[in-house]
Parts: sequence; C-alpha cells; structure tokens
Amino acid sequence: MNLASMLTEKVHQVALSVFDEAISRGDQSALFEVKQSDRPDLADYQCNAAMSLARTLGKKPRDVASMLQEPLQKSFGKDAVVSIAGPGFINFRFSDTFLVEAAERNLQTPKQGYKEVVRPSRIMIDFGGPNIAKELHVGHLRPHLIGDALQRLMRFCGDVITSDIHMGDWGTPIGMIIAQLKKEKPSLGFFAEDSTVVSAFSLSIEELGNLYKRSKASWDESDEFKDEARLATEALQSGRIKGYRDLWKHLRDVSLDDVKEIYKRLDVTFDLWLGESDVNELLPIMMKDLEDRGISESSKGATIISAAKMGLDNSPPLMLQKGDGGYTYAATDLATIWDRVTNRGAEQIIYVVDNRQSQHFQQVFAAAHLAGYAQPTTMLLHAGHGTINGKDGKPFKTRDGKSVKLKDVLDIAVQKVRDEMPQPGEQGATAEEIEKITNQISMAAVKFQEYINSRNTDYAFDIDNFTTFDGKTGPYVQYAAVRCKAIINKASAANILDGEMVVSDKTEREMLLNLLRFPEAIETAYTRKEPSLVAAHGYGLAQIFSRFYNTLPVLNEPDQTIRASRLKMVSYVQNQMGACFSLLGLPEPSRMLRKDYGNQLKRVPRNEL
RNA sequence: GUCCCCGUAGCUCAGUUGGAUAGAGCACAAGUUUCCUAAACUUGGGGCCGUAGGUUCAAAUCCUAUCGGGGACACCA
Repeated sequence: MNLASMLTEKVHQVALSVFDEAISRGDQSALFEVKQSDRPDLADYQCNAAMSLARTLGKKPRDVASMLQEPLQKSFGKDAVVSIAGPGFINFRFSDTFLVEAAERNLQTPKQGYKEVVRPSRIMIDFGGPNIAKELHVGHLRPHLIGDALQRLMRFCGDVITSDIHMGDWGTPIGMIIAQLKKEKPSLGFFAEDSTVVSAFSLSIEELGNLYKRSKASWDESDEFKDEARLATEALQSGRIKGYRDLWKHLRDVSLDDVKEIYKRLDVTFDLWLGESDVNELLPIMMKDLEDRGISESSKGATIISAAKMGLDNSPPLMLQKGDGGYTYAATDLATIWDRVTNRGAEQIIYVVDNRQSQHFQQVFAAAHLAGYAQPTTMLLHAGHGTINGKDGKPFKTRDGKSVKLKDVLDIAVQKVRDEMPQPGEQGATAEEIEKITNQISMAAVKFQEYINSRNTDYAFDIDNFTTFDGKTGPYVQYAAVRCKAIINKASAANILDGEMVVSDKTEREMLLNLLRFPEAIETAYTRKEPSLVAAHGYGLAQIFSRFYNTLPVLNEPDQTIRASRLKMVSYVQNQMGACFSLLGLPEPSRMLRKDYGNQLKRVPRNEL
C-alpha cells in the first residue's frame, strides 16, 4: 500500500461527497494530492487541496478545510488524527498502532507494499553504447549505471525489459581505424580487394586505443585521409571489401573483451549485445522504403528527411545517408527502432544517452513515427543524463586534455579501500575475504556516488567523490545494512526471537514511517525514470537506522517485549535495504572490515589520505 | 542567430505539476565508545534561492526581461 495514494483517494472521495457537483467537473484528481509533510513535527502527510478549492467554491480556505476535516476524521477513526493548520493545510498524523499494522501488512509482501504496474509493457532499454576502439572513460559511468539501475527498477515494477548495449560499431571511426591501419601496414591481407582472411593478426586493447588516436590525428590534419576513411567506412558498410568485415570483427571482439571486464566489476548486465552494425541489412531496405513513399529526399548529395515533414520547427533536417554513401547514426537508429518494434515487439524504447543528443532523438523519434516504424502507441523516450564535468564546467578532462579511463578510476577506488584494510589473519579475515570486501566496498562507493546524483543534471568530477567513505556514500549505507545483519545473526545464535512490534520511541516511529514510504519512492522513481530516488530512499533509511542503532539497544534491551519488537524492526530494515541494494546493483558485504586503529585512534584527516 | 539545460550554505548537490520555519553530505567548532563494529551518533554556526519586474491569498518553484555558465544546431557518433 502506498500511503500517499491511499490518503489522496480518501480526500478525493470525501471532497466529492461534501461538495459534489461543485467540483466534479473536469479531472481534478491531482488537486487532492496528499504528500509527505514538510513539517514532520506537525504531521506525517499533508493536503493542500482546501486552499486551491477555496477559489472555485467561493469559500474561505479554512472553511473548506473544516468541512473536509470531520468526515475525514470519521473515516480514519483512531488510525489517524486529521487536523487543520495555517491557512488551510489538512494534516494527517497516523497512530502508532496504525503504523505497526500497516508495516506488518506491507513489509512481508514480496515487494514490501509496492503494487506492480497494472499492465506490464515490453520495454527495450538502450544504454551503454561503448564505441569500438575507444576505452571506456569516466564519462561512460553515467549511461551504464543509470541504464542498469533503470532495467533493475522497471523489472521490479513488473515490466518486461530487454536491455541492449547498442555498441557504436559501424560509423566513420571504424573507417578511420581501417584507413590508419592501411596506411601503417598496407601489406596486411585485409586490404586487398579480394582479400583472404588473415588469422595471425591481433591487437591488444591498448594498441587499438593508440591506433584510434593516431587515426584521429590523421583525420584532423589531412583532407585526403578523411576521404580515405569515408571510403573505408562505405566499403565496410556495403561489404564491398570482404577483408574489412574480418578486420572489423576482430576490432569489435577486442573492444568487447575490454568492456566486459569492466561490466563484471560494476555488475552491469545486458540481454542483447547488439550494435549499429546489426541493422546493416535493413538499411538499404529502409532507405528504399523511405524514398518510395516520398518521406526522404535528396539534398546536396545526401539523403535527408526534411524538418517540415517531421513537423519540427527550428530543426535541421535529419541526415540518413551522406554524400559519400555512408550511413549516419540517424539511419542506424531509425532502422533499429523499426527492428525493435516490428521484430522484437517493443512497446516502449528508452534511451539512456547523454543530454547533448536530445535534438538527435527528437528528430529520430519524429521520423520513426512519421514513417510508421514506430506505432502511434509506441513510446519513445530519451532518458537523458548530464555530463561529468571538470571544475571548468566542461566535460571532464585531465590537465593535458585527456579523458580519465574508467578502469583507472575503479582501480583508485579499490586501492583507497585496500589501504584501510587489516592484514590477513587480523580480525579473523582471510586474504580472500579481504579482497572480496575491498571490491564490494569500493564498487559501492563508485556506484552510489553516481546514483545519489540526479540523472538529468551535470555533476563535477572529483576523484574524492569516488573514494570518500563518510557521510552520503555507498559504504555508509553498506555499513548500516551490515549492522542489521550482525544483530540478526547474533540474535539467532542466542535464540532470541523477534515479536510483535510496539512503538516505544519516536525514532522507532520515524523508522517505521520511513519503511512504509518505500512504495512511494519506487513509484516516483519509476515514473520519473530516476534511480537517484531509490538511492535517496535507501540513504534515508540507513540514516534513520543509524540513529536508532546509536540510541536504542536491541539485544541489550532489558524489556523483552521491546527487545522482540526492535529485533523485528531491524529485520524489516535489513530486508528493505536489501531491496534497495538489489535495485541499484550495490554489493552487500557480509561484514565491514577496517584496520584496527585502537581506542585512541583518530581518523586520518581526509586531505592526508 | 535559433533552441535546450543550469545558477540554492565556503564546497558538492536535493527541493517536479506554487503552500507552513528552504534541506542533506562535505568542510568548520564542540561532544559521545566498560554497551549489538566510531566508515557511526549528538549539538552548533553558516542562505537578499543570480538580478529586476509580473501573476497569486501564497513564488526557490509559474511568466517576462536581464546577467553568468554549459550544451546542441547536415555530411562525427
């Protein structure tokens, strides 16, 4: 049960019965929205409807509120106190008994009170999009982590999700690499028009990365090279030179091996490992279709769809095929939509891609609907994300203008945690356990700092963000979860049983209320495609639990009833934290390890770490 | 030139369909451990919500203007 929706419905009902036809015209359901109170000292939930209603009813806000109060109070009975405050706020304060009952009813269900979507949708999520030959840099963190959290969230909510990595494996950069390699090693068998496969050729990811950089340099300084690269791209895409396909396949495999290594560390998964190249066969068919139906046109040697046809003002045309015959990523994206809708039955496609591409998606979506490749009911959504910036407000680069490798960031985070670990043998920890926990803590640090930021806005890169373990961080949340587990384990070892919950302290009450707000957090996160709301909920829960832990004894509580009650609360907290962890793909360590600094230890100041 | 995003505490950020006293983390200051792990907890200072108008009973939130930062605008993806 979602407390906020339950209250909203109730207010709506009551308002209809009190004011009937005066407010029944039009859809006013949003008007009655009840939300978490801004003033927890006064109320759990509040409703501002009386103030908005006052005008249409021609009454004073407080009068409207009083007219609603009595029937509302009656319908809640002893479950809640309904009161009026200020200019006309209707405040709800639940009774402790109600909270306990609601908690017992909700928290044992598989989804802890969350009700799955009524009708599941077949949804494809397109995220990741690593490019061949380019090592993942820190900027890639966002689409990967946000996309992964979204697929976890939407599956949890009941949709049928298929994730696709959609590799950038078919554009001009590949042509650039081929051209560069041809320049450097023309004797390789790939380059002959009638080539045979050359099996003895292989590149490491580092070599491939360097090759790409050299090709970029050639591209920047020579028009001749640009032509070579475009020609190579076209030859690859059309299949004119067979060896290019073999070479391309090798480059793709090398790049994939590299990204898979990182995905394993980050625990990011994909159902489909497709890329731009996978619609290659479809491209000529699509182009012909568009041309036959008069949707596309040719302009300055290229094939485009005009802005006017797409119904987009202030927009350039959408270019599908360049003057040299090569396809643009608009073409592959459009064909991919066709494929996903017709062959894979997608009812909804979500793209987790940098905000800077919003115009591109606006155009491609418009074109897809125009051409009928997407059904009118197909929902195409660009769930854009901000960039990771440097102090200058631009996408992060090191002083010498390079981007920071994602692998390096992960390694630094691991090293920082490792420095804090005890020696094998200390605290009963084996080397394997230390290694495992080190990885779990460091990955939580990296991932959580991403998830605590809003999807849509930029944030500043600071290596400390990824390697800070105090406060609003992954390790903080892990620590709280581990404490729950420790109490539960200890209780079970000592045969201490949990029992009926009673609220004996306001911290307990607040914690219960927090637990009951899980469905609200999930629902809003789902609607807004916003994983940070899940992270925020998990953090809030960890925070209230930490206060609980520090102020109220559980196993050491002398009163047996209270002890049993607190133990049950702890198990609910542990359960819900587990749900949040799995929604965000955060690892849950069995325990937290740290060097024993002794009693007088004082933590090393951050800036000396 | 057109369009999009952002401007909130010293720093990094929440605050979404307008409501009560604008929140959190870090940093800073002072405390808490014979007790379930101190990566924790408690307390404190700190804000003309970029600026100026407007709409409203009510504006960080909506509108207009303006300043500042970032981004996108046909042969890169």
